[in-house]
Amino acid sequence: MATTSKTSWADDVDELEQPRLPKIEETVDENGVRTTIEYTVNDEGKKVKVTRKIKRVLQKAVVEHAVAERKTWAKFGKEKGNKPGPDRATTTVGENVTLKLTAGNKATEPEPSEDQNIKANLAKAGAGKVTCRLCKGDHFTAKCPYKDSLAGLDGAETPPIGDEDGLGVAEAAAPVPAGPSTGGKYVPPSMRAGAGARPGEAMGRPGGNRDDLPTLRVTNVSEDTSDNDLRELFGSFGRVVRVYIGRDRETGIGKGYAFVSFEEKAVAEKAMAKVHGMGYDNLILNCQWSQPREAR
DNA sequence: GTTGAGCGA
Repeated sequence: MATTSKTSWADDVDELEQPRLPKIEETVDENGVRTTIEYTVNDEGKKVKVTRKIKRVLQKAVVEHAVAERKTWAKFGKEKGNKPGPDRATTTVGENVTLKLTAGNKATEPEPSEDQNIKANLAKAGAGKVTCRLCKGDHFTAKCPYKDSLAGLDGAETPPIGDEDGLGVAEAAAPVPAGPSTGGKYVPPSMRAGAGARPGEAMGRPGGNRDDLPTLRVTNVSEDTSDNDLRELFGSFGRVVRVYIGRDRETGIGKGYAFVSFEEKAVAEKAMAKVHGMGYDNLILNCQWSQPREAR
């Protein structure tokens, strides 16, 4: 339905655009107060006059030379002949956005979002630090130097399952106390507190972890040597507790070294003497005592 | 060339 006499949509544009263009007068007085008076037409078609006074706080201007120099350039195009600086009627001055290049993005996170703040506050107690659950030192529990002596002293007592009837477990518990709970998990008797010895010792084996075992570092191992090969080789001297072959994590190819842990130091010593310098898979094996990983 | 993986608050 044609209701207008317009011949071109461009007329519409003219009529719409014309009144919208705000007229702005701008003055700056001797105190540095900038006054802008803006005339616009609002939605109801009424003329509106908006006066803004902006007081600039004077500060020692630190301006880059190149920037200062640019200000004096003659304007061109529609701004030709205008005074220096941006004309607020035509130009919006936004905030400076600076791009910072840093190595990694963790150290200079700009401003934590709100929920990050909440999380940070929740974590305040620990303040991002690690506290040993056994000795309260600032290392992980697993690395606690006292973990052998303190392990099992933590936590609340939990009655054993099936003790609701008051019979059974509690009665039989006299000789071997249930000991501190480990969170409902089964704990073999040898591992329970009060068992007297540490797990390995109960079996007549020294030490609880690999760093207590007499361990040889074997280097110049060919890359297709398997831990079974080494078990066979070293097993002839005595019990081999553990064999580890250093491999590339991605490819799984041997990196040429291995660790062999024995039960007895004397056996390890003998094995070292025999194997060191021994030819194996076209290479000559090299055997030395291994330093515990942490000691290095 | 050659001294171990992984778990975690």
